[in-house]
Amino acid sequence: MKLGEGVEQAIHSVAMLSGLSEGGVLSAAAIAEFHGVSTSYLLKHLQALSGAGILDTVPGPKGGYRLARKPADITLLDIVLSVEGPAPAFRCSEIRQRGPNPLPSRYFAKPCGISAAMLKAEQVYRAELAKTTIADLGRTLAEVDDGGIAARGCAFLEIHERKTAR
Amino acid sequence: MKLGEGVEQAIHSVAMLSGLSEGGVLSAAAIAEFHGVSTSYLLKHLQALSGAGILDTVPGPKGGYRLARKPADITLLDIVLSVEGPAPAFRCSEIRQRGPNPLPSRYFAKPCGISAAMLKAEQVYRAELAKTTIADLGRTLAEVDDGGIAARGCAFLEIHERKTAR
DNA sequence: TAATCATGGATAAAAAAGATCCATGATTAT
DNA sequence: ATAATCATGGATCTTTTTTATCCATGATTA
Repeated sequence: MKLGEGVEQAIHSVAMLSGLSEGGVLSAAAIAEFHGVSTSYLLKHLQALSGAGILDTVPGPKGGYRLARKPADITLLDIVLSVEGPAPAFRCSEIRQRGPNPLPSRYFAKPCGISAAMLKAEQVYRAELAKTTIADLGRTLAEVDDGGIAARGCAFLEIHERKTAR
Repeated sequence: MKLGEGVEQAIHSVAMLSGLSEGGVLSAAAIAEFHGVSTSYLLKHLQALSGAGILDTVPGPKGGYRLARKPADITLLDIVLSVEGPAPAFRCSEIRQRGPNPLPSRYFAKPCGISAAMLKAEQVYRAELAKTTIADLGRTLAEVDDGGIAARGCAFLEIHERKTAR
């Protein structure tokens, strides 16, 4: 079982954007630079996030990304699904029907019990992810690191804007 | 997010073995043939299962695999962990500490809040998997397909034994 | 009108998964 | 005792997925 690295980048990006002041945006390059990851690759995830309606894009100079809705309305599940795709981790390949000794087809009216159990667990997993919003994270991080990633994002934004202003 | 195919093969193999009569065993080749998968590859998973104490091996002619403990004492989690390994799906790469603009190290006394939330969800996932035992599956399958994989496994065992007896 | 940015496709390199093969050692039926 | 059978483990190879990069295009605004 494995989750792509893109998920971590995406969540951190959204968390960072959640700290922007009203009307502020952050370019893909700036986010990538801050996180120390490839811009071109992060772009792919940012685009997935905007495609899923989590982020808005602002074109033109001074353009960039910003949250499409309030931090309290964005869950970890939203982000994970938009980056990883909606496919479940467990895919039943109906192993029972293959091979030289398959069970008769009348046995497959109902789905495989193993698959059902695995999918149920995944459902619980997703439900748990849906409980945590970006707003919750901001709160948690604030407790932990005295201002949190969000605030730091703002500071970086200022640096970035000062840089581009000259 | 993705689970290897080995997980499905492993669970089906264990479910099949759970239907053996007292003292019965099934060779790796027989299990692989029944499921229509590569013997050499399935072997790797069967070995992982025996290494984890889920299966016992019986060497020699008429040897093979059998359950090391009662079906009610084997959970889906046991199987998934032994095949996929214990590593969590979400691995925090401490993205905050990398890049040209890292947060000061004093911010990292406590673990990343994002990581904590992701890991919590995974914990819930595993807890759900731990709720289902092979015995439960046998019951479910019995309802669904009139005898279940286990019974079918027995039938196949008889065929296999007849084949090897001549 | 020129600079800046997102977008999307194509592509390439790296890592992981899936699958196979072979040599070895242990066990048991004959 | 001997031969057959089986698990074991290591080495290897192929395929797929992931990660990362690049470039051409179109939209937007200073």
